[in-house]
Amino acid sequence: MNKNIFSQIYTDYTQRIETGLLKTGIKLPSENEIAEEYATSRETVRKALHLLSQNGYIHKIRGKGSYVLDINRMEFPISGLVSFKELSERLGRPARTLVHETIRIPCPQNVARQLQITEQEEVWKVVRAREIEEEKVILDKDYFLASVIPALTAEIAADSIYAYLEGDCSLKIAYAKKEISVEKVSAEDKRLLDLGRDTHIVVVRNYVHLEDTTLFQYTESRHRLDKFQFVDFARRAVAEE
Amino acid sequence: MNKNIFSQIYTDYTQRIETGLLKTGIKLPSENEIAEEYATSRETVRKALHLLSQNGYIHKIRGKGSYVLDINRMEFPISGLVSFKELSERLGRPARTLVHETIRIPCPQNVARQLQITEQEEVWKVVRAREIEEEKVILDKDYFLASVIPALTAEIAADSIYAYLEGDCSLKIAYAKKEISVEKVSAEDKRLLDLGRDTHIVVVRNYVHLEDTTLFQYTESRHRLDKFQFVDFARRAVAEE
DNA sequence: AAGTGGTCTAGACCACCCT
DNA sequence: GGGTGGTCTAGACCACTTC
Repeated sequence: MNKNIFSQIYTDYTQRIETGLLKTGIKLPSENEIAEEYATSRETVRKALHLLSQNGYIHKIRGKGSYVLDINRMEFPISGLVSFKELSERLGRPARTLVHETIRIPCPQNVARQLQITEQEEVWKVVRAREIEEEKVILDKDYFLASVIPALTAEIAADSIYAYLEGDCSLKIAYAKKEISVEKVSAEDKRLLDLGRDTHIVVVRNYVHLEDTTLFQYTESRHRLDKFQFVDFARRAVAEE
Repeated sequence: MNKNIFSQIYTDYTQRIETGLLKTGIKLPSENEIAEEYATSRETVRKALHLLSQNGYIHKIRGKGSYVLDINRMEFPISGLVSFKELSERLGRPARTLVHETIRIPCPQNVARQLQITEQEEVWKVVRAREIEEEKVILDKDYFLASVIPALTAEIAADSIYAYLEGDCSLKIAYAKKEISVEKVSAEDKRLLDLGRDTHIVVVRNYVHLEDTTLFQYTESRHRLDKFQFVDFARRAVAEE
């Protein structure tokens, strides 16, 4: 599956750590030992261990070794590009998606600013409410550049747009910027979500870029206050001071 | 200042990008050219460019080159371990810190759970309100393991605890986990902050670890809804599938 | 075919930790 | 002093883009 040696080492260890085979605090074999085990060079092992370290699986200590961390990998939305479908599967809770809109339109003015395009260009607009445990708690408003997406249907929107884009369209997503803030609820929020007496809502603005750096998607993910959680793992900056 | 070649290359390019000398979309010299320029090997250059790529400065495209991204580096709280002082300086706005408590106490029960210690161990408790533009909008409640911190004063708390810890105490901070959620306001929030009619508040729980992996600090940073913003840059996961 | 970034090698020296 | 991770080298081959 993984043709690269370093990613094979990486997935081997993430699996062992996630399944509990390697428990918190356990010391990994030394880089030289792992290199021998995989019949590869030490630099290749270091590449894999660096990735594990960046993603919060292990911590490396000079002169001592690499140790498994206890960061809980099962948290709600792990930092990064994770779709709603992956999330609900991870949670194992009854979850549903209600597709309200799947239309191709000239880009609305406010969205054109976000996507840095003109109002003449066309976009796909998808509006979906996410229901968890019988309550509609998340409203996703997606806008995709129509020029890079041939077709889009309510069926695809109900399933996973990302699987469709990366699979059938073979688009390659490269990076994204998220902005999280809290704003006043809109009339649309009230209409499409179960908000009760809430006056505010968490808004996650997501700007998604392709491999060639084009900004092709802008998403507003609007979460009911009590159902929002975000987890972030960060290392002290390298190469500073 | 930077003795490592790769971090020298890294800071050279972050500065050129941040000052606008290298503008969005500009193509960097090839890895071979940069290696020649710095009289070093290509792998060392690649290490620096990888860091730039991870931190959202550039994007690398196989067969083409590396390009400067337009991710706005001046956003409010950039993902990572950034102190309030760094933030307010970056914003350039009038900011003040009001120190309410700086005491050494046996660890309260609820905090002992967060810090994974017993209630017999002692902790430093620091409570500070952050004022921006004449309004108290952030409440920071910090708890530090007393065993690793000799002394703490209101003066240090008013200045920068991190500068004190990393400078005078030469503690080395390694990594941290953040959890962001929205909760009901507490009586303490109402007393120490200017909340108006707000019923909710953004809570950022921060678990900070040292180089030897000990969890030595737990912080609850409580932000007024309208003053909270979080930005996150993420690349599509490597080494998956 | 030439140039680019992605992966990998087989060494080297260093800084740090432990005994 | 022996083991560990951190940095660096001078090559190599590959996949991809551009001409």
